[in-house]
Amino acid sequence: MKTPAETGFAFPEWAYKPESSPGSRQIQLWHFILELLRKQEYNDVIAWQGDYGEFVIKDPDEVARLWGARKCKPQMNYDKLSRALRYYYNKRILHKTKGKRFTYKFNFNKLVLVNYPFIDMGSGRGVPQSAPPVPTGGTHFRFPPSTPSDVLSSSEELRSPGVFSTVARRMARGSVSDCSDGTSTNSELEEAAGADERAVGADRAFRGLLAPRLPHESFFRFYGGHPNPAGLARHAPRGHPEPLSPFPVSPLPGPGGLLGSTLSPALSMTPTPHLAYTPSPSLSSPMMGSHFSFNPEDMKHYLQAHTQSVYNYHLSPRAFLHYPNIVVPQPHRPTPEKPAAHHLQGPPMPLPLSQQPGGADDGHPSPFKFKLQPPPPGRKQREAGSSLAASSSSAHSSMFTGPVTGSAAGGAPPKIKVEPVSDLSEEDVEVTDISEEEELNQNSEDEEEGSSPPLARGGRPRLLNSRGSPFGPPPPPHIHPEDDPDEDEEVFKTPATPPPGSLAFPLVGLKTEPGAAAAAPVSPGGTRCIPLKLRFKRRWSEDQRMEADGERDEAEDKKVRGEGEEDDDAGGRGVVLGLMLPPPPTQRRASSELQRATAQLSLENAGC
DNA sequence: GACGGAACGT
DNA sequence: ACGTTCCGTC
Repeated sequence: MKTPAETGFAFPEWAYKPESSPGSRQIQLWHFILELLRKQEYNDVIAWQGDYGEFVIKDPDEVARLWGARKCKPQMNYDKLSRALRYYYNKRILHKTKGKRFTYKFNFNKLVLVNYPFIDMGSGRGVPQSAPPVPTGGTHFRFPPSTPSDVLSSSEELRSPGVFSTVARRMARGSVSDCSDGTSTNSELEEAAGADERAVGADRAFRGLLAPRLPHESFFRFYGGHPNPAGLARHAPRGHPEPLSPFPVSPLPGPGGLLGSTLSPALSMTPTPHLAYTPSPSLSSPMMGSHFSFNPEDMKHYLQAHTQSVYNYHLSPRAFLHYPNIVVPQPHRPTPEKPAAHHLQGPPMPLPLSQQPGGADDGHPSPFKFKLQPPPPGRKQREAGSSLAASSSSAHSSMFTGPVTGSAAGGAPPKIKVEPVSDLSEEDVEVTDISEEEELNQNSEDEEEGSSPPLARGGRPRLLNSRGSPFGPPPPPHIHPEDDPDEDEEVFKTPATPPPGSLAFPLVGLKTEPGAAAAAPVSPGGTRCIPLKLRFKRRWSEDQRMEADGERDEAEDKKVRGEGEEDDDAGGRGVVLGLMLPPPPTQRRASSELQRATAQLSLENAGC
């Protein structure tokens, strides 16, 4: 049936909104889990294991304790924590690895990979035992090493770039407190503090790229250079986790306010793609803008890396950037040697699916259609219902309708999505085709997206894309404002709100022409680069869209669909990719640059 | 151990 | 929305 691609689905908005979003500002459990996973110190407590994204809680009580400490819930225990984890099943953030105790698996496809292709997830570094998690979708996803050493290793010496540092600061904003009486658990420190701002050209480029995507900066923070690598990590076995708080209090004085404002927008970034492109915060944000600069070379670098990743992980071709000026590297890049040295990120990753039969993971590729989220069941309704109230239907709708659209910063609220659940219908629709047309159309259209939403998309989703070859002539840049509405229900919602200050207009104005740099309105700093940026953005948009399409594989909730299949990941992706990407990836690793970039990112957040 | 409903809190 | 707390069921 439907290939995953057909429905365009992107990640749920919640994925992007971590603390920054208004709705949920606190650290979320899955973020927390990731955080622990990325730290070696907690290796004895929780660690990656098995397939990509799969982790095992070695010490449930301890994890619970840490979580409780973080949330200031001393009563926390594994039973409760696991309940929370189970809620993630429906959200598709996690899956339970059946048969293995305390073992769960992240659906990075949706969550992160797509958005953060550069990140490497394999915590492999510290985790010898198991294979590092392999990212399915996109690339190496490794969370940034918390320890400096990691950083170093991954990249020779990267330090945090100025640009991001800023971001980091913002993140720092965190909160702190309350329970920190010492209970605060983990703390690793991740201070971003010392970042020195040295940006290497390439790095910068990456960052720049990344930036736009970062859903919330907070999630991944830039890594500041730490002076002493040795110090931290390591010990902290569960016994006393607390010495440092992982989430630095807020070391950085930064311009919280400033950034803060931008924060919210961050969310939008990712989502944006689909529809109209709203200016991504990053771009818009002053800081970003100023630092952002794309050099063709950098871009190239990036592209290459990206390309590889794409191939390696079966991303959709669209994932490739279509930049006029840049030549996309072929999939098989002669890069046989990967930096073997880096254990860190270079985990051997099994390729997912398509090519690799080894799908170790659960592998249950069953395509199923699904809706994003099941309508929330009425809880009490039951009772109430007994008496009378019958119609509860309304409930679900609310979910999607979110305020999101409102983001319209400027003015026109793009409300794209109207129907919450309409997916269904869409599902029916098939998508297979790919028409380039859309792309073309989009070109012109995109531009306006900001101001005008793609409301009417022509109609259907044609998600898929591409003709198969990624390499081909670079298609004209396009974004689709249109992807399907459905696809992202959630996603759409998140249109970002442009940062109050600067960008508002860009939205509207965004028209970017390929080529016409001048046109770009954008921000302060790098005007000249803009065109590229825009292109990137566009690309991103598509990417995401694509990804989404591809990815929808995931399982949905049983509730919604039916049950049957559960899993996910691989299957979907594979399918999608399969369509488009034939080429055998020889190598999986992204170029070192990626790694570097990766290294720089890091998680962060403030805890309670 | 895992699952998921229900009520409740934020 | 995102858990937290309880709790019954498998």
